[in-house]
Amino acid sequence: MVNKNRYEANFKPGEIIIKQGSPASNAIFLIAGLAKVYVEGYSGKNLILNLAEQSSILAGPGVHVNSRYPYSVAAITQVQACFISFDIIRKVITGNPDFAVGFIEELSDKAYKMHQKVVNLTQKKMHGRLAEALLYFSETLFHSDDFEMVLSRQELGEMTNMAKESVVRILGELENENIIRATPRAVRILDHDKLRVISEKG
Amino acid sequence: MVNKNRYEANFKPGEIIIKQGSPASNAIFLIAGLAKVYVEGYSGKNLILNLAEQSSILAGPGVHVNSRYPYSVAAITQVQACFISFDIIRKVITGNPDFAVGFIEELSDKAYKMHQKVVNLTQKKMHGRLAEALLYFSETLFHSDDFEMVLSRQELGEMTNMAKESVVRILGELENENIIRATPRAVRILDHDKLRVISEKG
DNA sequence: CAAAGATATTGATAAAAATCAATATGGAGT
DNA sequence: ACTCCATATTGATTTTTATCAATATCTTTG
Repeated sequence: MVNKNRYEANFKPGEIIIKQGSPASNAIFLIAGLAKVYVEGYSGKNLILNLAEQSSILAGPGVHVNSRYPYSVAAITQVQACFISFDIIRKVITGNPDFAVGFIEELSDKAYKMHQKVVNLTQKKMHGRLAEALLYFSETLFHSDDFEMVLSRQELGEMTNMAKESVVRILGELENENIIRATPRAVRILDHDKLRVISEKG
Repeated sequence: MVNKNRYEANFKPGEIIIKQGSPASNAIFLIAGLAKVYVEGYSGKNLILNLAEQSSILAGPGVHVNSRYPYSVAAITQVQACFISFDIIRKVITGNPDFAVGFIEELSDKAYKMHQKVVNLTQKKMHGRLAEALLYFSETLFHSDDFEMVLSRQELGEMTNMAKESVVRILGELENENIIRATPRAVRILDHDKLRVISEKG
């Protein structure tokens, strides 16, 4: 049933996959590529909620609340995505208890992460937030201390809730202390432990 | 089935209903009273995520992720609560598709609100955040422009992510501008519209 | 390859908010 | 009413962070 009612699309870097506020009729499954999920806040200021990699499902909050997407999603790399109507998903939930439980767990997991995010964003200072973002790239996304920086400084700021200039400055400080090495398109973590301490001490 | 496996308890103001980090085995349904849901962050700094009134269900994020409560809950007024084991809830979800869909909608709704909260906390300045909190009390909780202030200044700060002194100062400013009238235990909103503008303009 | 446009960096300054320290106020209990 | 303790308030100061302006460095494209 799902297979009969899905359709695929490809997106180039920068292209918008979901536009916040548009009618929400489909869940989106990322088959390949990397996308940013962000909220368009006040006066054009964005907040990147998370990065979605392949095999992520975007069926986020609000979908059942009213019929508008509560966030935007844009491709960072080339993205291949699959659209599945919410009507279908609702039918599968009703007909398949295991899927329902799985779906609930997925939602709970998302909510838990969002939780963490609120605390991090509100209780840590800039150094801690940026350190944490770097650890996220290293540990969760690329599984390496040496990775491509897929976000611009501006976007890095939108992810950690700070001005792009502050991102630059703090990256510079981390570099001076020999904790990382950074160029606009790449980062290498030299002292993972110290970075973790900074991320935790806030 | 639910009725056979639930048990009730009463809590006095200030008592802890759920302690963050303790094993999560029960969902909690608030029968009566008001409670604060908060995260214990770094160095003893709390963040109040929301206030739960009667007929709220607390089955929050993380419950299915690992078996620890991701937040604490404490009674603000006298609280009557009902505990329902997650095993039971899981069984009801599996056996009752409509309940599953309802439960998912409940989770989605919570997630959506959390979403809003992140944006508000990160993108608004103190005036906007405090104005919003006051509107929440007025519009959502008490349905009146004249209400009892159930939180201390400290807690009001934990809700809006600001120092208690800043709460005091901004309440003072709002009072000077004849937008509200505030005492430690009561608030009266004089100019609802102006307060809304402040909350929106940030 | 050069020009144009975007992105990044740097420094100076201003704004926002926290912290610290002192004082005041309000209740609970005697 | 008086004392004690918690909460609230106020003012001064410091810390944190954003903003603005100028310059440098990429990247892309004609």
